[in-house]
Amino acid sequence: MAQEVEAFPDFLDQDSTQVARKLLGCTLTRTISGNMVKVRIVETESYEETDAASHSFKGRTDRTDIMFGPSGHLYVYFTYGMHYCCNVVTGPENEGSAVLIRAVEPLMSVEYISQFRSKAGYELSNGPAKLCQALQIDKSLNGHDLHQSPLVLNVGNDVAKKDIVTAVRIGISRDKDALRRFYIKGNPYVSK
DNA sequence: AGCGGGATTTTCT
DNA sequence: GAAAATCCCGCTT
Repeated sequence: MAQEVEAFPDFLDQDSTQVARKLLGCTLTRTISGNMVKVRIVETESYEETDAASHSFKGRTDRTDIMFGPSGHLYVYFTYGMHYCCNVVTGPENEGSAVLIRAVEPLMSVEYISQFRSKAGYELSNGPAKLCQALQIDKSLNGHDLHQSPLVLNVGNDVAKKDIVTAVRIGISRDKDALRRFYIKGNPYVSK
């Protein structure tokens, strides 16, 4: 059976900070062993080539190659010796920009994904490495096209401006003051 | 609920 | 050889 693919609007090719804001409220559909899981993006951060905190700041390397590729693909990196985190690649090709997905709110199959984490409730997916565990995202999905199964980005559900909080990013040492973190106000799944 | 420290390995200097 | 876009546990309030 053919996979239904919903086209992305052009906004993924815009400035990553703009995209980070717009990705709030969008959903991800993840298929794991035939089980469908759906989550809503509630927290993001933008990174780009001119940004000292970005992996792409030092140029294109084996690790950051996907960041410089076409938008709409997934950039997965491994960090702290044990965790995976994932980004939606943005901007035109050959530009190293992406949006880190920091937190998601499960919309269905909550029981199913809790088997992949030793936590429940908001601790299921309130952090970039936590949501990768919950959605079983690892290096094998690095470079994956988000138009296709087993991980599809569905665009829509604009969040009202008044419900979007702008803040500084978490866990970085350079460019600490840049306002590149966005989250949905009051959402319990936003990271701490 | 809020803290302080340890885990563990890829990546770049 | 050091740092890293983090998380978990155990201890204190």
